[in-house]
Amino acid sequence: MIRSLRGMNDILSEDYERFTYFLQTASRIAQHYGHHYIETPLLEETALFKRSVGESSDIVGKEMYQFTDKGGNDVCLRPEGTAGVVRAFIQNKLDRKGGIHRFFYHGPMFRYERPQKGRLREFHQFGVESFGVSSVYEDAAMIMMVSDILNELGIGYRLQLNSLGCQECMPPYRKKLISFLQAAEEHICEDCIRRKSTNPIRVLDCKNGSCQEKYIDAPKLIDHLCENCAADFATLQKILKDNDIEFEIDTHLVRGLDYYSKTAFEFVSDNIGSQSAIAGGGRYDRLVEFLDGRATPAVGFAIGIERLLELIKMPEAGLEGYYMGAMDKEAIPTIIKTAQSKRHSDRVVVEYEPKGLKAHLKNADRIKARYCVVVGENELKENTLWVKDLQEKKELVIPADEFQEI
RNA sequence: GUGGGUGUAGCUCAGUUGGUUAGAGCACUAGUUUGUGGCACUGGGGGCCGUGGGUUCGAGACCCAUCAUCCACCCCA
Repeated sequence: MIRSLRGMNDILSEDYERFTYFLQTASRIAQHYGHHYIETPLLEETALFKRSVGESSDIVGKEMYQFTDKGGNDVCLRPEGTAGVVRAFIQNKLDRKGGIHRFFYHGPMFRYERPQKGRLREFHQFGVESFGVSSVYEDAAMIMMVSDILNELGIGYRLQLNSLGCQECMPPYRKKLISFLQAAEEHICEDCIRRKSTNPIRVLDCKNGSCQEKYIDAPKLIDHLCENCAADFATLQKILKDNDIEFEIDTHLVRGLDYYSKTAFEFVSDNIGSQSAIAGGGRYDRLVEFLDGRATPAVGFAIGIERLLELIKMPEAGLEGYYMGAMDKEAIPTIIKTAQSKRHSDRVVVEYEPKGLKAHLKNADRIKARYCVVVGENELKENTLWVKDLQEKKELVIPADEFQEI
């Protein structure tokens, strides 16, 4: 038997219902915030991700589905959505056009990781990006949008917030932290020593208890923000409070992608296993420049759809449409024809084998049909249809040519 | 990449210290009932016991390998 590749799942039946319900809800809300749909290719030049996500990240370092295509191009399946949208933004010269451009997207992402609960090799994200707005109000709008989406779906969460500083305050802080780590080098774990050169801020996040003890006195980024970053961070907190969004400051929150600056946030759930991040995002004011566009402030987020799936509270599904069946072989052509025209307006499922009334009613229940329509000996003779409303538990016999009207 | 758990029917799982023809519940199907659903009862179909090798008179069970899957670390959505 041929199976799907490790970490790549089919989405069907009940999961698919949830999946599309999520997309409908999230898309509608993003549109209410003024965003427009954008679709970018699944396959992009590898350099795009190296330059945006960053060579020091795990994603680029070891998780990309990278290969050489038949034309000799170094390409890979997208591991995240932002890079492609930024590329499209620049390629379509929207950076030169100026103004504000707001997008949302959804689709599969690919990372070559060891699968576990809430972590797949092919997974789906819903993402939102905003270009041309430097105001921290836009950062707040992103967070409120995620909050709206999760609330609408009945999903509980905790919001974690941090500021990563900008090109003015981050580099000096980084230096300070590195020298602190150098001094403590003998007392920290191997992972932290590695992180010191790749992504030093990550060490603050180390799970190792003895490392954590050492880091109590480590310099904190939040104390080293420049005037502008500190003011924006304070404003952001005020906006969220004014709008009844609860949050916690997490000074250890470091997004794993290199392009973030200033606002960083993560929505987490305590009910889905160790992969608890359900949405994450932040500001990336420098990324458009890094990818050869004209400097444009930007902010965005992404939601991991699979991680949400089991948390979504679905609206109760009612009975819908028609089930049609015959009790005699001779009546089959009649129901086929009746069903065919009814399908222009409703869902109709037809049983092709003649069966007893009881079996038909059972089938109708199974597919959650509102009406069960059966043609038997009597109906065939009198050119009528027997119709039972499974919800109201009422039945009636009507002339076949009046069926379209009910 | 590292560590641990699990692979028996469509699904959830039993299967004793190795011993005849591998079981249950749910689901499916037919009947009880030749025109009244969700219930009940009775019958029926379904299994290379993940795969390959080994030990043994004998392996679903023990050993080795391999594959798959799940969970955790790392990291992220």
